[in-house]
This record gives sequence, C-alpha cells and structure tokens, in this order.
Amino acid sequence: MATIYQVSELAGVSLATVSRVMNNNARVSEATRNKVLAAMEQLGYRPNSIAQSLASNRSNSVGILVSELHGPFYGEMLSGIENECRAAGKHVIIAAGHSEEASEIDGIEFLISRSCDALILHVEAVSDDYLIKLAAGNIPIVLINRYIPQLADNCICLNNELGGYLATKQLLQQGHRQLAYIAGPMWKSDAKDRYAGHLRAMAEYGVTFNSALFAEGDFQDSSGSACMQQLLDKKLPFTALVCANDEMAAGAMEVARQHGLQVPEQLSIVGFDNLILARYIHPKLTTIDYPIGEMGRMAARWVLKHIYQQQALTLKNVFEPALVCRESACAQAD
Amino acid sequence: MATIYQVSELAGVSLATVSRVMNNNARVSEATRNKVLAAMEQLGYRPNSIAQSLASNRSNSVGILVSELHGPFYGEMLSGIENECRAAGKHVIIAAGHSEEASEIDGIEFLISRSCDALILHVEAVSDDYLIKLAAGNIPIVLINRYIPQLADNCICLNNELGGYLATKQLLQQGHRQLAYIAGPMWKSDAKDRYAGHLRAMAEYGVTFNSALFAEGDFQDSSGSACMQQLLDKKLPFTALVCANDEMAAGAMEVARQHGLQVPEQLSIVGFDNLILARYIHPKLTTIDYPIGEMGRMAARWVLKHIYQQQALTLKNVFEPALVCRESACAQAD
DNA sequence: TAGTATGATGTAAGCGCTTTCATTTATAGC
DNA sequence: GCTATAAATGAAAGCGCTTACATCATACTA
Repeated sequence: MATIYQVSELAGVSLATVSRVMNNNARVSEATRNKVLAAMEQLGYRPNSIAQSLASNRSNSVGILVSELHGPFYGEMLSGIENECRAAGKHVIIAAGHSEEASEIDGIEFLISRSCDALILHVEAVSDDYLIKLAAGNIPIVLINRYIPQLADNCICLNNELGGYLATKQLLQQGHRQLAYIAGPMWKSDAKDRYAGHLRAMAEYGVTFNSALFAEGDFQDSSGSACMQQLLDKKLPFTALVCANDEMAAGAMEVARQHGLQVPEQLSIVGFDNLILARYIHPKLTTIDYPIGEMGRMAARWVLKHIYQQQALTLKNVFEPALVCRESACAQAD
Repeated sequence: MATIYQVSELAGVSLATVSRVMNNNARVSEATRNKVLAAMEQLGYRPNSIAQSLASNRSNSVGILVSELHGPFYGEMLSGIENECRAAGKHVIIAAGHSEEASEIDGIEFLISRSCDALILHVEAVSDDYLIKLAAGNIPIVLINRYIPQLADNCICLNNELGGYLATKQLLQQGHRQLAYIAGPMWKSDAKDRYAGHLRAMAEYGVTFNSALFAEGDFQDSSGSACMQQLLDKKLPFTALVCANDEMAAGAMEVARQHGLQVPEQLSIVGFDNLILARYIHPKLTTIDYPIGEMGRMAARWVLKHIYQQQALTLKNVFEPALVCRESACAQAD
C-alpha cells in the first residue's frame, strides 16, 4: 500500500502538501493539486484511516448501540443511520445492548474504547443519571426514543402520547365505546406515554376507562396472546382493542381467531409501530406509523452537524406518529 | 485520558513493559505486572485502540457487507456476527450493498479503506472474478451464502438444493402430485439451487414437472402475489405450491385467499427461509429453516480462527436446512 | 524600489502505541 | 567465585498521518 510519503516523492512535493490536498482545506495551487492527484492516481494511493485518526484525534466513526440487531425495528433504524453516515464518509460501529443494563453499559464502554467520535444510543435499561453523566464526558451522545429533559437537545423522540391518542381516537371515531387496552411494560416510558394518549382520547370522547379491560404485556407477541386470553376470560364485552405495539397485536389477533372472533367485524384491533409484519398478518393491521428509519437518519444528521461541522443540516427532535389505516379496524356495526 | 506513558511513569517502568502487560504476551515478572496493573487502575487507563492499530498494523475490526440492514434475514445474520466478534473484543463495521454491483463494490472499498482485518461479505451482484481477485489481495474475505469453488474454504453456505428438495418432498409425501413452483430470480445461485432440489424431489417421486406451473419471481412478496396470479390465470389444477422464499409465499397466500382458496385445505403452501413473518402470517407457514444466525456466527469464527489466531475453533462450511412444519401444508384430501 | 501583506510550500514535531534489539539482572553449572 | 545462559526490562525507531510554524516567492502599496 502506497503511503503519503511515496505520493509526495512522486509528485515532487512535501508530505504536508499531499496531506493538504487530501483534506482540501488548505490553499494549494491548482497546479500542485493536480500533480498530487495524478501521483495518487498512479500509485493507487488510499489514505490510511487509522493513521489519519491517530494524527487528527478523530476517528470518523460513530458508535451505535441498539437493543438487538435483529428484529424489524432496529434494522430500519440502523439502515437510516448507516445511509446517512456512509454518504458522509463516516463509518458505523455497532453493538447490541439486549435491553439489559450491564450489557448496555458494556456496549457503551466498548464503543468508547473504539474511539468513536459520537454515540447514537437506543438504550432502555440504563438510568437517566448514567446518561447525563455520560453526556457530560468528552464524547457526545444522541439518544433515540428516550427523552431526558436535561439532555433535550440530544434526544430524538417520537411523540408516543400522540400515537396512543391517534390509535384510540380512530376506534372512537368508528363508533367503538368498549375498548380494551394491552399495554407495554409500564416501566418503559414509551409504553407509559402511549397509554397516556389512550386515556386522553377516551376522556375527550367522554368514555370512561374500564380498568378491567387493561392488561400489561411486555411488547412480545406471546404476551399479546396471553393478555388477550386474560381479557377474554373476564367475559366482559369489548368491540375494539388497542395494543401498544404490533407484535402484541399480532399475538392478540391470533387468540381472537382461536376464539372464533372475526377481525375486524366482531373485534377491531389497532397496533403501534407499523412494522413490516403489520402488512403480513391477516387482516392487515391498522396501526400507528413509527418513522424509526427517519429518526435514525436524523440522529446521524445530528452527529454530522454537531461533530463533523456540517452546519447546513437542519435538525428535528420530535417526530409525529401517523395513523395507517388498513384492515383490522372498522366501524362499529350497531 | 491517560496514556501509556503516564502509566509507565507511575509504575516506574518503561513504555515497553506497560505495553507488554497490556498484551500479556511477553514475559513480565509477576511483581512488575502488578505494579503496572495498579497504575492503570489508578489512572483509569484505557488503551487507545487507534494507536494500537497503527502501531500493530491490525485494526481489530471486521467489516461486514450485507445487502440491506433492515429486513429479518440480515438482522439475524448481523446479530450472529456481532455476538461472536464482540465477545472476542473485535468490532464490527457495517456497510450495505443493496444487491447492486456498484454499490457493493463501493461498500467493499469503503470497508477496506477503514483497514478492516477481514471482510465478511454477503454479496449478490458482484462477479465471481471480482471476488477471486479480492481474495487474492491482502485482506482476507469470507463469503456468506455464496459458493465459489476456487474460494471454497472461505464460503459459508446453506445447502439450498437440499432445502428445495425437502420442501418439495414434504408435499409429495403428503400426497400432492400437482405442484406449482414460484422461483426466485434465476440468476441468483440460491434460487437456482432451490429449484434444482425441487426437480430432484419431483423426479424421485416420479412426478413429471409441468413447466406451465412454474413462475419466476424476485424474492419480494409482491412478486409472490403476481406469480400466484399468473399461475391461477392458467386455470390448471394444482394442490400445492412451493415458493422459493417466505416472502413470496406470503404474497402468494394473500392472492390465494382473495381467490377464495382455503389454505391448506385446498392449497398447501411451503416457503423457504423461516423468517419471523412465517410465524405471523395465517395459517402459519410451513417452511425450510435457514440458520442464518448460526452461519453469521460461523463466519465470525472463521475470522477469529484465521485472522486472530484462535486456533481452537472448529469450523463448518456448509449448513443443512431443515423442514419446519407448521400449518400451511397438509395431506392431500383425495 | 524598498517594505509589507499574502499565498504556497516545506520542516519537523508529535498522535499513543508496538516491537526489535540491546542491556541488565537473575540462575545455574562447574 | 566466575562464566554461560536465560529471563526481565529498557531505549528507541517507527506506524502513516496532521498541523503549527517557518520559509520563500509573489504581488501590492506608497
């Protein structure tokens, strides 16, 4: 592999000049620049990014921590981030945190030890305090799907409350008055916010919330099934069900089917997230779109702007969810 | 951030000694080692991986190229790779190739420019020649889901032919004799191999293949729908359908349903890949399991063994698919 | 025409490590 | 006790870049 030294020799200039044309920041005359470029071309020169990093104290890499690498949600997010970073010539180092505190901290330290210039984090288990302390260190962080007031500017969030509201409102508008709700784990802020939105819509339509029609799952499809079963066992009537995410909705739908309930004729269901699976299950799931790919892209832009001086970019911290009407919810018959 | 120099000073030893304890390869006396360790602890020393890389000419990072970051398939694969690498303290740099030649080459060059110690590639568009040339260079590569005879040792593959065979055999055993086939794009070797397996099973059972019941899709669900429509339009009877992947199976099933066909009673369907969606669609899809996570893990092990001297690991190049019986295929009635 | 900006280029000192080679110190053999 | 050998440690030269600073040549200014 050719080094900058050989390029400088072939071009008949100094190392510094070669470096300058590489970073085309300093003023180099057109003639010199062309000589250097030609020499690079001829030698098939490729800058050594490691050496660049060491000398410039900048690794041009951004660390990403997600809960899992598999699963539709994170894939979409990673995809958004990678796209944006790659286009800017930055690379992306990825670690998984498995929604578990020790593992998340471990992942973050791993990324730090790889000298990332910034971290994009989708963490769930780690405490606010930890993150505040982390942010106070010398490596900038941006948080996806987590809101911490002290770090507001570093948070890219979805308005989950609005999502919960929209999902519920849709059913209410369709005439449903007996709604059941399957929540996510209530220690997670998104689960809590979605639920809050649900309550707001209910209140707005003047329908009283029946706590017997509430069940708390864990965002997995199996818990959707389990919760649905619980709900059904109570023998209380309800014509619509809002689930705090699509996977639980899928699980719930399965159980509904087993009980001979027609969806949506006898039971309308709405999910949340708009995962790919929402289009595959039958009937196709009406849900709330979570623009996670967009949000990943935005997190990357945040980094490009704040760390890599791409001033031109405009940022946005909170995203709005939108209702996606498909087939799993319909107007209440009577 | 503390540097090795400060550690050496505090411990009262030379740089070289500190470096030795870090890499615990050279012989350092117990007493000295402890002094150094204590100094590191006290200073909160963290090695600078960039400097290590530059000096040792090893980046401790492995580059991964997948077609897409989103989608269930690649997520599983990345997950397997990341797990294995992270446990070994190596990091993972990811790029997407979008199944497009220029983009794949671009991605590979990007990874090379980041001085990865090895590349794990899931490429589709790039030519065998290109890969052979690449492998001849000084950065080792391992190929997932692609077999090139000259590079046999670097290929981690699924026995796609066997998968196609198993899928078809299952239907044949269930008594079906009129089978339709929706293939993947036939320029892709996996699509071709799966189809070959299909033919072998057919031949083995002495049923003649009817080319009118063959359609070629592109592995997307929409093409599954389109192919199914084509097949149906021919008005030829068939009681079973094998699809070269799950997504096309899902698309086909949708169309079958629209035509009032009961699955599996009137039409048995089997897919291939065993994506998560196979469990979400209804009826749950009988399919062929593609152990892509395991294969990713194996690719990582290949790298650990060959590049990072972890001799103890045992490797495996070709994986066997397995039939997963669910609900979308059943015995032929008459 | 000397005096001074200004732009273009070169010099050289690091960045924080690894690693070769030399040196020192301990251990053993006689 | 003295040499031969091995083990532990140190000195110093890079790895391939970036960048502050120095230098040199022009182009202006007055």
